[in-house]
Amino acid sequence: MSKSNHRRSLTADDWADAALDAVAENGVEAVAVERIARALGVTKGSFYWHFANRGALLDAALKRWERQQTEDVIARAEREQDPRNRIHRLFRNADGSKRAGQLYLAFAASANDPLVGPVIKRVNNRRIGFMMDCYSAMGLGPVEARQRAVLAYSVYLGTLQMRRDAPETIPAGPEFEDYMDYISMTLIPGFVTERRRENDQKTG
Amino acid sequence: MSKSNHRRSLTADDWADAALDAVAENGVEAVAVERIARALGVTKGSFYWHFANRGALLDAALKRWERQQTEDVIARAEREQDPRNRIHRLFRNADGSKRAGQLYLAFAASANDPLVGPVIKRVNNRRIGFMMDCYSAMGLGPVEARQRAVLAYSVYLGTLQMRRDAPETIPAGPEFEDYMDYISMTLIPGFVTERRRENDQKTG
DNA sequence: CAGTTGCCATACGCAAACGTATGGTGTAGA
DNA sequence: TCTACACCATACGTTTGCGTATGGCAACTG
Repeated sequence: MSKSNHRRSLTADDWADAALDAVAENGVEAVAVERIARALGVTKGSFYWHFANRGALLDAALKRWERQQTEDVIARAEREQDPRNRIHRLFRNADGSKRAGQLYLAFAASANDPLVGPVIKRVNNRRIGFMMDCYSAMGLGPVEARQRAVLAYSVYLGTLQMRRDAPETIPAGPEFEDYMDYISMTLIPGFVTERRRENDQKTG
Repeated sequence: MSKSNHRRSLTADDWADAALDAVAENGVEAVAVERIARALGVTKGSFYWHFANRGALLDAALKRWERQQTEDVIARAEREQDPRNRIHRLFRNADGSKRAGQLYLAFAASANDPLVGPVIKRVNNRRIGFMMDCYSAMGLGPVEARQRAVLAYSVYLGTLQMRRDAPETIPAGPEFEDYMDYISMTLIPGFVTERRRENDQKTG
């Protein structure tokens, strides 16, 4: 009701965002020209003015997604100093942003696609590298840091899948906090939960 | 070259198996009638004699897959007595059978499909239940057993993804054994590797 | 040997999706 | 105001996959 009668012209980024929505909800196959055009309230005529073909749209969406992922990793690193809490927040975030998880899983499922494959490869390497740096910052050697990073990232990916395919199996409510703490205590050497820290201050 | 000239008639199970092959290699969308017909060396005429439509084929493939999964879990349980080694073998198996992993990931990616969703839900519940039983058999209470089972299964799923999307990041060669032992030692309370057990016998 | 049945090929109609060609409209600038 | 261009609609041809209808053939059966 705001910008009223004749809505603004679309941009290529508008199309890319709409494509990402389609991927998150129905997978890479859902990146169909006429379909997204309908979702945007226009026709193919608009699309083929902004893009050469379907591949170009998918490519733009992938570029956009990869950039957001990279910025997200960097933002996460800058916001939190303690490497332990960095990883902890990563796990908690696996629960938070549903769309981000859907996007990764959908793209990963189409890793066969020559456009998609290299991108998720880079995203994976970047995220594992991020976690390796965290473990290295805790004083671990390169070999053990890598082992722990791979394991931690596997937990992250597995949690994404569980939240999508069997959300009722993941502890909910108050048990959820326990579960998150349990994960961090298992995967992060020397991790102490905030609740436990508070208790220690009172008793110690 | 064996059964020579005119090959046997196809059965519905032949079609279901071929459909599973297609799913493992190119996802659920690859379950296309004419495509699988070509792979089997026949035409659609054959298909619509054995099945009513595409959904019936997908349904048959899903039933077949679910049955194999169930039998696999049972077989695994019967073969190994120690609950700790049961879980350990599960992790090692995530590396072994490539086709099984591809199948799960492909089906899970299409969990939107009303035919697929319920099946992978059941499969997940059964496998998590299996792991819960393992942890319970170690003497853990129900709450902690469930937490550990969910975490362990998340590792399992995550490992499947990594093997498909970023296989080079998973430790290979001799480091692989170290990594598997590290996983088990992290996720299984009181787990002792076979190598360590041998050493203890020598030194103790 | 004639008829039935199991299994498959061929031919057709239909819908969805891609891409092209071309026409239309609003808006900015000369 | 007139023109040019950005942006979009419409119409068309093509491919691909689903489903149906029907014909063919080999093997069994009486």
